[in-house]
Amino acid sequence: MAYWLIKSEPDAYSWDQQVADGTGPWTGVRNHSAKLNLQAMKLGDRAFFYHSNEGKEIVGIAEVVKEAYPDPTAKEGPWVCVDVKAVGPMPKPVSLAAIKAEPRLAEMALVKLSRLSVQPVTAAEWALVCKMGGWKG
DNA sequence: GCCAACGTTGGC
DNA sequence: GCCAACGTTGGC
Repeated sequence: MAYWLIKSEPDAYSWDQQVADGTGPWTGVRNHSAKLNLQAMKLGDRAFFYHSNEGKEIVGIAEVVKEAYPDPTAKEGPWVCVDVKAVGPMPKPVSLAAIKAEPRLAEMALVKLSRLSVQPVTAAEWALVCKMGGWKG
């Protein structure tokens, strides 16, 4: 299984919205690096749900329930989306500040490539962030 | 094919 | 609101 981090501005699509929807398409990616990551996602992969701009913290965990397919919100171009399901909220949301304060997370894409909206997360990073967030999974 | 200008994202 | 980082565009 692989791990990811997906970013959304709460104004556009919040974790609460994802929870209310249960399963929903993750659309609107218009960046080639992010697109490649979407295409690499497999059924059952898990992803941190990160709120950018407002909150700036990992607020929940989602699971890939449908692999990459053409993004219906894209009028043109090779863009894709996946479907994700809300698995559960982080008991203690992990903030960007907390991640930056943790030396073992200094290499996270979230820190190094702050503008990339779909990022890979290593198994070690995943385990550590889960521990910091109090996630029992 | 290079590079300057511009737009967008996102942290502060 | 500002600015740094990055992607895209367009002139040459």
